Amino acid sequence: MTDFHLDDFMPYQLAVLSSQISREFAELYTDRFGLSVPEWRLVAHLSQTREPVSVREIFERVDMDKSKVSRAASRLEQRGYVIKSVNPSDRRLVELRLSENGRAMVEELAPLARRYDQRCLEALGEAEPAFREAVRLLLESRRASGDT
Amino acid sequence: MTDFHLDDFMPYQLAVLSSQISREFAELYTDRFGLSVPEWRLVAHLSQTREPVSVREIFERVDMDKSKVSRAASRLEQRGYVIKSVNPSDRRLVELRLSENGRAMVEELAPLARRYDQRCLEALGEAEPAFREAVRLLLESRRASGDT
DNA sequence: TTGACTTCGTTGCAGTTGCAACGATATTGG
DNA sequence: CCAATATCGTTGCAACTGCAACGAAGTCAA
Repeated sequence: MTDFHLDDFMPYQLAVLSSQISREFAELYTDRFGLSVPEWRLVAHLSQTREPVSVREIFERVDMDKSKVSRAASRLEQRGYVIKSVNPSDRRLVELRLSENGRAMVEELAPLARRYDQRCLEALGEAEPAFREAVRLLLESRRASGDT
Repeated sequence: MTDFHLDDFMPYQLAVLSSQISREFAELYTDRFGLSVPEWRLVAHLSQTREPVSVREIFERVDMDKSKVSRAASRLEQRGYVIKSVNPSDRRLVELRLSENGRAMVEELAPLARRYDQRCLEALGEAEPAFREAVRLLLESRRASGDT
């Protein structure tokens, strides 16, 4: 027995926590719209702007391999939630954006997401804002150093 | 554009954060010992006690499917890090525990893990203990309600 | 302009995953 | 004791994943 304590080891704790949460939340959008996790992530990301977004921009921010993004985008296009087009000024780039259907789906999902989010952190009580801030900080710090 | 803000949505933020961290940390043990992520998780769990642990106990706590645990255990047994045996008093149960080699591996990994853990939360400054506590709380709250 | 080099997204492939089904074992009720 | 039911871990399978290789498109320097 070393003095290594799993309960204090954040990479492990975070992995367990986030995969539990993610799977739990996933029920909401798989039941209703048949989205996979990567598909939901892509949609969620696209919902943040009306500007078209390239595959590259997404996998850089979202920690998905570019092939994952690419395949998610194709499936979503097939089902009519996403529109893919070629960027005219740089034809290597693919522009992704939500279709009307896609936006409607997000409209419907958004309140569920917000509610789940709240219920999820309920246990924290007044520590909740501090926790949110901490997560934000960690992500930011690792953007700064990480991808150089 | 709905008023859904991804930056405030914890399931998403946690997923990104934890997968980045997990992948980053994974380099340490894949480089040195050729462990996959589930294998490391199993080893880490087993390192917490000298008592043998059943497959069931592990996948309940660690958010891995039982087949994942089972396969990780087999590979680790082949490589001599884990010992599998049948529980004599209930022959359905498989007892898992670390071999000597397995313990030696953990001895070597533990300091790296601790150091990484620290460096990881460094950005939080004095907010770090509060963050750790919050994560602990969340996991606990969800054990209480979740698996009934 | 041309040729070397870079960047972008897709695809082939081998390995991994989750789920359901299974055999083996244990428990329960009559 | 036996039959019905439940639990445990493994395995088959189809889907998914990450990586590397690729073609297409752009950039840069000579």
